[in-house]
Amino acid sequence: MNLPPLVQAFVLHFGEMGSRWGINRTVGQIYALLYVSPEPLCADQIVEALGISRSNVSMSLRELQGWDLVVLKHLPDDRRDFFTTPDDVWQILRTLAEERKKREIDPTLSVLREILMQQPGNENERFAQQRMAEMHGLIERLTNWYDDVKRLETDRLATLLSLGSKVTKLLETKDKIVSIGRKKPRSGET
Amino acid sequence: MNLPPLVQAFVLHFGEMGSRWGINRTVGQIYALLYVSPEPLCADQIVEALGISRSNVSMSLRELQGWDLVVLKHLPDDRRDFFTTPDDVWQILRTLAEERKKREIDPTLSVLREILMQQPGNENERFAQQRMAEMHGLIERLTNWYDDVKRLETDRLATLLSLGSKVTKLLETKDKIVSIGRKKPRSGET
DNA sequence: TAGGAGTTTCAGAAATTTTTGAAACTTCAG
DNA sequence: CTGAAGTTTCAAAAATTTCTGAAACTCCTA
Repeated sequence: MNLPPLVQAFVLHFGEMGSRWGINRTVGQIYALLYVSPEPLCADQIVEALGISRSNVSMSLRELQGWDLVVLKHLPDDRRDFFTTPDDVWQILRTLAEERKKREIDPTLSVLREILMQQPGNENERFAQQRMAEMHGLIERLTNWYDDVKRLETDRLATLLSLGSKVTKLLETKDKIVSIGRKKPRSGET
Repeated sequence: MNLPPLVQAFVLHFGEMGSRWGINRTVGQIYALLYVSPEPLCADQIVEALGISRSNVSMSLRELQGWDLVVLKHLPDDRRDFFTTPDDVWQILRTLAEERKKREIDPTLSVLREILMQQPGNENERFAQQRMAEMHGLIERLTNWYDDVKRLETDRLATLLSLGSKVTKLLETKDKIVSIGRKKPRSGET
């Protein structure tokens, strides 16, 4: 591996974390390298920089493309593929969230739905189904929230993030204002 | 494996998903089994139910305890350990989020901070650092949001989830009201 | 359409992770 | 103190994942 020390530290870290993130070391390293490279890189430059086999680079790039984490560029009069990551980190975040949901959540949601359709055969199965229903309910709430929020433009999303828990206070304020507008409703109403 | 079919489907699914979630198959299966069991189970019951070795169960339970995903129970006059999962799915969600943050985010955040302290040696390093700063900024925003929101009581959190993107609209409404209030300070409220 | 530069595929090698059984350890009743 | 019941540890076997080099393929140029 032949990289500026600062970049190397970053690349190695992404390699190590790879396994915890459900991608493999090489994929992590390649992603990190592309992320911090000022120019798009072609496969051979990656081979050179990371000191891994050509075929490994090829497969890993394919994997990254599958995740939509990598963008293909072409230079004029050069038929090699060059790769970068998208510039906008918010866009990267969205992609990552979408892909992880697809791989890590959706299959479970659909298995749960399937199992919940079945008739329980005995008391234990009935209990198990009850638990699965709770899990299903929670996951559905979370994914509904996500599906809603992901449509926001970036600056709105940023606003929502900075607000954080203050949102609930805001909500109370609004309720108060609205209720004043409605002319003194009796307290203790829903 | 000797389980009611409905439970077995659930357990097998968690086993398969395990690798995508960064835990291993056995750990996933044991967790799933405990999650849907009406009573706490001891190690041997798990061996029996899943058909895996005693030692594997022992190590996997230890792992689950490390994640705080499992609760230890004792029956009177029985020195075996019995295990369950917490009842409240929201609590499970919190634990999961906390642990994943600790393992998947925090190390990266601290590596980024460290690298960002260093002096770039050349133009490429400067660029790389710039990119890392963007990543760092985004992750910090997200974790600040998380740290804030995780303190909410469950029903508030649920409210916040149902609101979703409507929050930003709410915010506009409030701004409008406030600005009207400022332009016509007649009604003199804060 | 032959040659060659570049890319992808794939079977097996290498590395890593998971699982096991046997041995060591712990705890407590007798 | 002894032994039995239960639990944990650990080295090695089994399974899985990752990586490689060689061969196959693609596409362009001449």
